[in-house]
Amino acid sequence: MLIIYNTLTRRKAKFKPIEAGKVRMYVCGPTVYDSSHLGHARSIVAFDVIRRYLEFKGYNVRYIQNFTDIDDKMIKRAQEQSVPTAELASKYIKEYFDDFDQLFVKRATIYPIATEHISEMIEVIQQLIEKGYAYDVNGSVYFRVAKFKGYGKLSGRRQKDLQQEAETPESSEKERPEDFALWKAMKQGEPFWKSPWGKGRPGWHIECSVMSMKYLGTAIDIHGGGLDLVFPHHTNEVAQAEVLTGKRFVHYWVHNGFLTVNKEKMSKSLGNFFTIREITAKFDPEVVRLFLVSSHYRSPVDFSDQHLEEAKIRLSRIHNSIDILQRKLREARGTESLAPVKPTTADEVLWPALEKLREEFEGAMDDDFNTPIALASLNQFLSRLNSVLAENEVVTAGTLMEISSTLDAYGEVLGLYRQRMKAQETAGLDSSVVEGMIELLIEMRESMRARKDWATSDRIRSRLQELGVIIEDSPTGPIWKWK
RNA sequence: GCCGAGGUGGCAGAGUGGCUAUGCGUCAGCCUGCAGAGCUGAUCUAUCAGGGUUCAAAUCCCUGCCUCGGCUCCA
Repeated sequence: MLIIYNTLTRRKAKFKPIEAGKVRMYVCGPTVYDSSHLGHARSIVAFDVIRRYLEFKGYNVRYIQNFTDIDDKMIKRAQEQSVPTAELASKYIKEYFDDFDQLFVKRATIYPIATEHISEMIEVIQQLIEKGYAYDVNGSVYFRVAKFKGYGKLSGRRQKDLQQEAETPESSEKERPEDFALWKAMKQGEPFWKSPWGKGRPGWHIECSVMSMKYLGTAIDIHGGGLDLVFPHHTNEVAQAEVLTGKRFVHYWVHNGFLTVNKEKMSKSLGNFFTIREITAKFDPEVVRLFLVSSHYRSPVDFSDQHLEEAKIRLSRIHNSIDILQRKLREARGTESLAPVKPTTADEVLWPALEKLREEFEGAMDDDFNTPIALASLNQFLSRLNSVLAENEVVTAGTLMEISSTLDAYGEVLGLYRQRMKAQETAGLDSSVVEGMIELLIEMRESMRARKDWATSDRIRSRLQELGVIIEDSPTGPIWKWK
């Protein structure tokens, strides 16, 4: 049974989709005025894992993630660079896909773009005006916050506090200071769209309400985003959507915790601002991903080179275990006949261990996607597996295959080590000339070693390593693998 | 001021009433020509401080101290 923490109720609750077997999920994507940074990675990877686990559970997930391509930041940056906002947007959308493909993030079902939905937004704004929840002034349209009761239910804010907070002198055209813009009248030199209220552009909050309703319907199961979006963005989304439909907009509000860098908030002024591409130039994307799933998605997470170095070591341990497993599996397949084989004592140790892994891994993920515990259970299992395999006991191919396919499924959920497994599965199956030659060299090295010609055998090993082939001497003879 | 999160071993990071989290680091040992990988064990009865509830608290309650985030730019 899957349990999810809901920001709205501030507690965990059993997950029940609107429609059996299906999940409608919407995640707030970035404003595409600059390269994606580590904070985006934190959020996007968190929701990617959630999506993958839902799919693992057998749900058909419709996953929508938007791109905001029109707002103050877009306009400012475009003006600085003297390019149209659309050009800026397409450049960074392309970058976005490059970055997140690297991080093994699965593509969303649809990536709607704000400026491609202007007419729908205008329609929704008009309906809000008709219902009396919005009003136009000087070509702009504002939402009447005071009229929507329950406005602050998501963020825990009260109307009274909001009014005090929102005292900004220049917004005097609004009826009340807490009202927010649905449509902004054009200023000199800004991009614009025609509307019943004159030339202008949509406000930020309306885009997500409109696009999620267009692609997912009036009620959605999961709406995600960073903790910083709770107020005002998501608060305003709820107001817009629920006034419009009269129905509950989002069933589970899910927010990821923030990322700090060396214990400080990541910001350009502090000089600790990192883009994804800066980090993946230094560390393997898979290392970054392991680092991110090592803490719970709602916890704050602190980024530093030291933490990534640790993740790198942990990842290589996982890879090594997988290499050992896959090699044993290839061996077992090679030696076993097609006839049924009796389980060995090692099998009898591994089956309950695998069962325990399944219970713990899936139990952890069922409990609000607790990836650190899921990883802990994986570590425990791999230790057990290594220790059994290190004793060189006979394990049947059936057991090893079962382990392999379970690990494969969990790797798919976390977005880790799948490529490694695939590479290992095919290794040694099609023996090319190159592989034959490597084996020949290893054979020759073995005869050197038998003659205690350490100089020559070490030279073969180190030269092959330079060429990307790693030789490891094990109790059962040398093994080799590509670097 | 208002809203929220949190303070756990050298470090990272779970646990939310009783039961070894896990990992990294360090140290010792096994294996080994060396290296690598792996294994075994130790560090490891750690939980901000002070009170309270309870047979039992890292976990619940109170008080205090401290850290971090949000408050119409933000994942």
